[in-house]
Amino acid sequence: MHPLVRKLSLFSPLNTEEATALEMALGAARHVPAKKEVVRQGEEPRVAFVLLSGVACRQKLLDDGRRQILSFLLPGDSCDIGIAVLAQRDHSILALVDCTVSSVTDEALDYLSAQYPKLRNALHWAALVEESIAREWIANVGQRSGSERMAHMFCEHYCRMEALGLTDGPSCLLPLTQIDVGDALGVSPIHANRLLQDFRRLGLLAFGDKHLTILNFDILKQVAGFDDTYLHLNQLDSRRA
Amino acid sequence: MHPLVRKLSLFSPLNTEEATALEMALGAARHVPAKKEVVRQGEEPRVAFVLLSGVACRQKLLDDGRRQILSFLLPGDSCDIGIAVLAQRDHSILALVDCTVSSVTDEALDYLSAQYPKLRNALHWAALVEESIAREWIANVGQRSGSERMAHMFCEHYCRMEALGLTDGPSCLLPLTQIDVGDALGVSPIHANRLLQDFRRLGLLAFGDKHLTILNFDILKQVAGFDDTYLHLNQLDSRRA
DNA sequence: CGCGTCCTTGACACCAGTCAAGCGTTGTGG
DNA sequence: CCACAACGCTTGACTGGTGTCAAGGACGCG
Repeated sequence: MHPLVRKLSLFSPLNTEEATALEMALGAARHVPAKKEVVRQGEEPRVAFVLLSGVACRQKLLDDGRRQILSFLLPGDSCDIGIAVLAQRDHSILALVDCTVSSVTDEALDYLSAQYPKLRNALHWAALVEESIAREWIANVGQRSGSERMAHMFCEHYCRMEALGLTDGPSCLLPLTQIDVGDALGVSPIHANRLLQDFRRLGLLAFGDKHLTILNFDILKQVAGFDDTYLHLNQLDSRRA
Repeated sequence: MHPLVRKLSLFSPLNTEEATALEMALGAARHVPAKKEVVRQGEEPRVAFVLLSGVACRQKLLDDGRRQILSFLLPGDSCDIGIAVLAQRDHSILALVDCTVSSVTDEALDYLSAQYPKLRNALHWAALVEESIAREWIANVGQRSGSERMAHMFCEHYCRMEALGLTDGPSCLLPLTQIDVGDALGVSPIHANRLLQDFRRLGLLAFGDKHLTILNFDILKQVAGFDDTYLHLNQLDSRRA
């Protein structure tokens, strides 16, 4: 299944017509090698795009070189829809591994929204979920201790990947260096390293070689105080469009 | 001028017709006393609303009672447009002083968007700015030290209030206790107190009695590493709808 | 082989959290 | 009118979670 169709089906399953229309609305796939920026902070934004494969992240660079990772983009995640109303990008998007992306014009999306109410709602849902995740990150970085934060990030990533069907048993792709982990959690890379070792020693997870393997999800969730409500994966049938 | 008109005019000045249509789309004003929640975490969302007067905040409560303030809502800020696609609220909205709010239905907004392209773009801009601010908060809490964070929050608040014409010289409303300040910055209230005293002693600002007074904006910005790009207040004429 | 990247470890310093106590103001009820 | 509680602010002493510095090891790659 097409990554975007799979993603939007999390909100509500799409029929063949909707899925086809969606795929046709996308521009040609473009390849972005690992560690390259898809778009750069400060640029004038042009088109939105959808991540088709790989994992990318939003990140912000401070003047003095500090870096904060703001979110992870997974296959099917769309990015910067309607951003053309802004004059300047306030953050970059970095491919963490080799990625393929496809551009989408706002016109194509407007057409889809007008033609297919379910797609409109699904795109809307995706945008709201992304905002919700951003808010959870604020709370995560602001309130939780280093180990809680790390556990929370891993829980979130695994849940998101699992919802997309991108897990392999207890494992999933998470192509971060320990420096990246530190920059995502707002801790130093040395501290990230020590936290990882603690988790490993406790037998909660394994992390390395670009993959996360969760060995004891229950305890990990408990450490994180993880509650997946904010991912809004269970819209319940009552609310499906 | 109506608060919402004033806010959206930051993107692009509205003509009389647009302003009138906008005001008519709003439901009756409702009063919310200070310290009361406008909407509560866990509730099923119904309608969106616009803050007409006062200051409110989004906040998230963790299971163990920790609290994180996620953002401040200023007059004209709209809230949760289109949230009806979600099954459950992931955060609360709290009135920090007495507020008045007005509800808006998604239908009314859809109509306005269809009828007035400029309003559509302006609403879209407002949503993107809010997301941008959320991302900046992640970077703020994740990367900056306590004093940098505090300085940054004050700079941001003053800039936003000033853009809305809600400042009184170097002063503006900021109705937070020191506990609130701590919860917004992710520091303990005791530490928030000490940071405030530092700033006071340095003659950078005064804070108390629900008001912030900035005495040396240049230095404060410098301490914060503040760059207002992310507020997207200067869309430049080239991009105005 | 030599270099770069990433991971690991130990020693030390410090920012910020916690605990505990005290003060001023406000509001309320006897 | 005063006693008292509630709240918010302030201060000091102590602790501890994290950051910093420094060094070294493992691995891949040109």
